[in-house]
Amino acid sequence: MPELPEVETVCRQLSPVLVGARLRAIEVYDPKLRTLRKHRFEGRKIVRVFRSAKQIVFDFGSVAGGEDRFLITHLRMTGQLIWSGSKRPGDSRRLMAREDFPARSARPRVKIQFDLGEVEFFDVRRFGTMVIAQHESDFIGPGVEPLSREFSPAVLGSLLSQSRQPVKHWLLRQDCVVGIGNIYASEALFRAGINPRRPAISLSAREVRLLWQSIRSVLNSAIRHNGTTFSDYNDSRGESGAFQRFLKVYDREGERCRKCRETKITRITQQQRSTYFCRTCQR
DNA sequence: ATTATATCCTGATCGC
DNA sequence: TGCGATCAGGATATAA
Repeated sequence: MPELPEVETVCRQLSPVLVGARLRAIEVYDPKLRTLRKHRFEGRKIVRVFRSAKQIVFDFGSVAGGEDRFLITHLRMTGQLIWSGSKRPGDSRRLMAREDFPARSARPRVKIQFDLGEVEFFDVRRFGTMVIAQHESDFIGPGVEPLSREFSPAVLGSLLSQSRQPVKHWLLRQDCVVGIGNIYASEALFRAGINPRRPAISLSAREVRLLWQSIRSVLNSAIRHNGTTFSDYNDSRGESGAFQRFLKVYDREGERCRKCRETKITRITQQQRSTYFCRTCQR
């Protein structure tokens, strides 16, 4: 499940190989994404690759006449962007070959060909999106980026105070704070010692600060480990993240809490999604 | 206005 | 061995 750290990892890996790359063609195999066929990016170079919320944005730069500028993709549940080409993304590990990924659906939904290689968009469940846009407003919503300077304890407290929703569910809302998904919501609440069922509005100033700190530290830590691979996530080299080794509660139902070493982790369902927490450490 | 639910989609897993 | 039911969840549309 690509959340902010996984998307950030893909962007950081793709940026060095794609910036400056010249587009040859975009081949669209999934009819759901046929609007991509109208693109006018051929011959243009990518000037920047970056993350906005959980989206990956390829910036082809502005061009006279106000033509399309951005190609935006959201991986949703099972999407993967895999680079293959002469330059290696990310680090010096060997570049894996297509045959190394038996689990991936055989056919990409989209293939983006550049002068020096290509990016393939794999996505078995086809929830992911890939669209073309002219303006930043097409990928920037109202939600605040949790790793930005704009995100302060005061801002978080102000947003929380406007909702009575259970704080776990509130954290998944992309119109308040972006980038947090089901895994990091549970993890941040555990680190802050806050019960996921607590109404957002009920958090004290101290708890708001703890949650603010926890959100930032868990996201930053996950980025350092190239994200979490739970079932489908792979980075742009087709490799797993490593943060799953550091998860404290997610997918640990019935196992002992790593903090109190006593209570077994509880799984509950909130808004049709699993939430994991320690009923001793989170109040 | 706010909150809850249905929907999209397919592979993995489970119980019989 | 097979087969239907269930589960996984990001984000949005629709319902309550």
